Amino acid sequence: MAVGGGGTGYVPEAEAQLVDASNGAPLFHQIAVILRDRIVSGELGPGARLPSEADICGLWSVSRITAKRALDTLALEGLVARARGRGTTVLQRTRPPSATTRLDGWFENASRMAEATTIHVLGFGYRPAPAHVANELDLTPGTEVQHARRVRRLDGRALSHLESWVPAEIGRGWTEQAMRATPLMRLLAEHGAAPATARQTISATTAPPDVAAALDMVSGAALLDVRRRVVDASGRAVQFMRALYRPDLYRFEMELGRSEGEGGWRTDAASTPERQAGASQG
Amino acid sequence: MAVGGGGTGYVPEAEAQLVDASNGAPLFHQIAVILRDRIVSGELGPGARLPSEADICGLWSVSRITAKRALDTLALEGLVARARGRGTTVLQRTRPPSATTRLDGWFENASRMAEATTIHVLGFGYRPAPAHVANELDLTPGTEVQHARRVRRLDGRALSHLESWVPAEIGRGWTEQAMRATPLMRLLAEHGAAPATARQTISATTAPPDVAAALDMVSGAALLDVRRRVVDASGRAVQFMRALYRPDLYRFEMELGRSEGEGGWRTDAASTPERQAGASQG
DNA sequence: CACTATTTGTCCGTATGTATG
DNA sequence: TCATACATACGGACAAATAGT
Repeated sequence: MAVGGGGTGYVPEAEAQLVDASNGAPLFHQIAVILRDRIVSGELGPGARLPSEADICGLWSVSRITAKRALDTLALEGLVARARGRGTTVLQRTRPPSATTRLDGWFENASRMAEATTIHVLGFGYRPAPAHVANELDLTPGTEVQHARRVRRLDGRALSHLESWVPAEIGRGWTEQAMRATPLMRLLAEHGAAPATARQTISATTAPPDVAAALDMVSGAALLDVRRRVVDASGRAVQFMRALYRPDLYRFEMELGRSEGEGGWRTDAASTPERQAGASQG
Repeated sequence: MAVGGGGTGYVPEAEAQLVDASNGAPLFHQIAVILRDRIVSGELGPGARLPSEADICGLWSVSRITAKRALDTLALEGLVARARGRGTTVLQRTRPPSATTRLDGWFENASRMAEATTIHVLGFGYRPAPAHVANELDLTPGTEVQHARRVRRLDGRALSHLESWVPAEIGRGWTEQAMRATPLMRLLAEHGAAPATARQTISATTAPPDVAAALDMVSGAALLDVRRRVVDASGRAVQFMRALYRPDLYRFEMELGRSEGEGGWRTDAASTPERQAGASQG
């Protein structure tokens, strides 16, 4: 029995994607992951039909209850619509990945982003710098730093979770209200620490429960993990931040040409031991 | 009893990270996510001690078996070491994120990467182009394309899962052996489709089981999700590929300066409907 | 050296939720 | 709906290794 056709059809190598009961994760969840990936990858576009419950039973040798739960999970997330007789179809992305960032023109991006989004401050205070933060900011561990946790929203939808550390000598005296209304880059500039350059790494991670809650996601979902170390014109580290982005609402986009620079791909080796815990861990 | 101190100390807002039994995900898994994030974020560096099983019991009100399973999970992943009487400690990253990529100098990166890694071909063949691929390659859906699934390995460890589509008129006649030994960019060049530029988007996704198996990860883990549309000098699309990277072994790294270009941040709106499923989905 | 507290390893029995048939 | 199987989670108990007094 083949894949229940219809719509765009084409379900490649369905059987190659195995689900394993002894895997720890519930079966319905594993199947939901597979189908979700086909949707976000674009393989199943808006309007496309997902395999029916009966198809799923046959494809992965599971009971219909399990198949139904997998599809219901996707429906709860708003990815698909289910209807008797019509099957399960991929919904129009009401708002496709709402925000993309080009990696050139950092300053312009930051300020444009600040204009279009709102900030909610989750936490804000002064505390001794943990080791890895002190390392990034060239401070001795325990030095006081300003720590803030914020959420950026684009027309009501949580876009990113931002955790920022600023040396207390710079961040001293900022109010929570200022942190809500004024872009951090401007606050830094107004306190004699105008950002000049930054070193940024992009990775991925799973959402811990507190971040997941702040971003309206389930715990364990995949997030873009961006770390940025900002220095001013004199080379002093003025901010370290970790931003976690919802991948369905935010992504990076870039044009690749020929050479330009000659920085490039490299394996580990090198990298000084002091920096090990921090930026060069990546 | 407070947080089991020791080592680097500083466990911020431990109690603020709640675990919820009715969340769907198992408790031990939720706790493992929290602790794993503290390790990969650098908060707990090599040698640092994790909270003991008893600590975890108190912090999140779970039984010792649950606490133990959370810690055992991290030990299985090779992140921590456990020993009676000594507790659970973060391991030295024997090989820190083995590979990082600067985003300038695409060609140099690609060839350098090809030198240092090996390729394993998982699947290879010709088939009608699914809609989203045809869209990216400016073909009509159903046109024959060459499709390949490969895994890139760096000294034995799976680094990335690569899925590539090339129009059949270009990719016709390539052998599986050539795809293993010769960089794709060179193969393209040798068939009159020398890559000139590419448009790339970086996002994150969860690992479907087949990809997870190929990369030696558990299904559902977070992956870097990179899509690239390559065009030759005449503007013809010559390849579309989706690369999924292990975030612990690979990440992007870049320097951010002032302006340079004026491409930048934007919200949705715009974007032609035809391109909706693909790169300009954002 | 013993003594103790800490911490993990292993075992038991039981209750609940998930998934199959 | 029911019986069965398994994973999850709880509570408790004891043994073994480590570190400090």
